[in-house]
Amino acid sequence: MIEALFQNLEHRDVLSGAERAILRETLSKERSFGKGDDIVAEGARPTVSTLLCEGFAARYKITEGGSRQITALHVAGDFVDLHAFLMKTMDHGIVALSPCRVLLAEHGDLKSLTENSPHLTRLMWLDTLIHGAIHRSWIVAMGRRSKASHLAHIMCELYVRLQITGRVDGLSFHLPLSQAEMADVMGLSLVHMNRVIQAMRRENLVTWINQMITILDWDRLCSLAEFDRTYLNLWIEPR
Amino acid sequence: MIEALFQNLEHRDVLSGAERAILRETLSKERSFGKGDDIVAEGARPTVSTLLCEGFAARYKITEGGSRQITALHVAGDFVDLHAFLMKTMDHGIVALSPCRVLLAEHGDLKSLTENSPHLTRLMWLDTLIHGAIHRSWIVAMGRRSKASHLAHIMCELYVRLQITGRVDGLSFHLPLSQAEMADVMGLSLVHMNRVIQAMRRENLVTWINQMITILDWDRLCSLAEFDRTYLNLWIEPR
DNA sequence: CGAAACCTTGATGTAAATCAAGCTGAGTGG
DNA sequence: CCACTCAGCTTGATTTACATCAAGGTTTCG
Repeated sequence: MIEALFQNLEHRDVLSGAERAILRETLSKERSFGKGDDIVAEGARPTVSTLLCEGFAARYKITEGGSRQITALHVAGDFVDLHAFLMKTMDHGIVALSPCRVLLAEHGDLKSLTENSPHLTRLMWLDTLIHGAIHRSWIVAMGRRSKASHLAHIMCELYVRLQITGRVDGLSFHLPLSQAEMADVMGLSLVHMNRVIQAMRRENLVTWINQMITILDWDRLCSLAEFDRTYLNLWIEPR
Repeated sequence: MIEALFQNLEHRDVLSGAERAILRETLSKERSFGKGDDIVAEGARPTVSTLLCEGFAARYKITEGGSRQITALHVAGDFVDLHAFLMKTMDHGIVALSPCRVLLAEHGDLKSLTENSPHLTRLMWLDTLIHGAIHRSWIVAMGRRSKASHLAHIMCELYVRLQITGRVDGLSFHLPLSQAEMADVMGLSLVHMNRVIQAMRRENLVTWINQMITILDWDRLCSLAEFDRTYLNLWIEPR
């Protein structure tokens, strides 16, 4: 269960055995969610933070008009609400996009961690910073890229993030999002989302069948997306 | 100079005199930038982090097509590149939108701070989390709001953020952005940006003359923006 | 078999980009 | 003082991108 977190952190810095033990102890409570369940509701004041160990989840916000914007996608190894440890109140909801298994950390234990393990604290902080960088890459894609480029960027990003925890098979990976959910990621109507996907298929860039995405031409996909993985901080360095 | 930071932090939690002293010591080096100067360049590996004390700055990314997307606006009291302390490499640039005065913190000193002052560490972490929350509010605005609503949301946000450090005068505040720069914030063409602004003027929601914005009807502006300040975490609470 | 979820397609209207031109005020040099 | 430039703002015309409306298709599943 917790190995996905270790893989995530160990792509950025070295973890000692003692640190791994602390994380294991902090994240000992287990839970499961079904597809469509709210893992955390908007407005909640959670007393635990949630590590996603298996499955896909999304942060989202519903506007008064009833439309939904997904602001982040989460994969195994991600904390979905670590920010709530310090922000206290959820300004958005988090939904399971597939069956999810999670581990929970009491905020009290996280506070102790910040008192006793500065290095782990920095790595947890880094985790939230990387998600901030992902937010920025989404803003650039939404504001200044074509919709095809935006979709290509999302696919490149997900591929690389899933690769960290070994959840890709060659150039294929499982993505349990409907086109309607992807439209909520990109801020598009369902109809237009479908047309963007079909254009990418026509270009022989990817196939997307039965929740399985296969990248047919990684170089052309990256070039369409202007994808540069620097923002994901995938190198080991003392932090 | 550093008072803006204190005001920022003290809107979220209590600071002790000792903590204020540590911050004063950590942030002792001073610098200035002229309008248009890069405060930090994309690709740089800074060894200091920058606290903005006076002026406006923006994070931005240039696409291959040459267009620019601004991913964040910074005001007095904000760290513009605190994330670089742990992310190490800048995946975007930071530009001064007006003359700026800043204070610098060595990353070595920030590391000591994480070793010796867990509470201050949490508050600095919180600062980056709040900017993450702002990123998410921008994503929602870009994806699912009308352009008028998006602009209204930016104005509400800036007003509230500037109010924290006393940089508003009634319902007016100074905003040294050209319409072209605001277009780079919202991901619009200059021509369309201009038309959105004029529509808001026609509705008697705001005036915007000589870099001075005056909100004429706060309630209607908030309602157009669906503005809810929760995400800015403006309440005092032990963190 | 019928229902439900998801995907696809076509037609039409609206939002926004792009192209092109002109305006205004501040600063600059002759 | 006037001619000139330049940055920033404004307006109109045209094209393109996208939303919306409407309908039908496919697959899965009880």
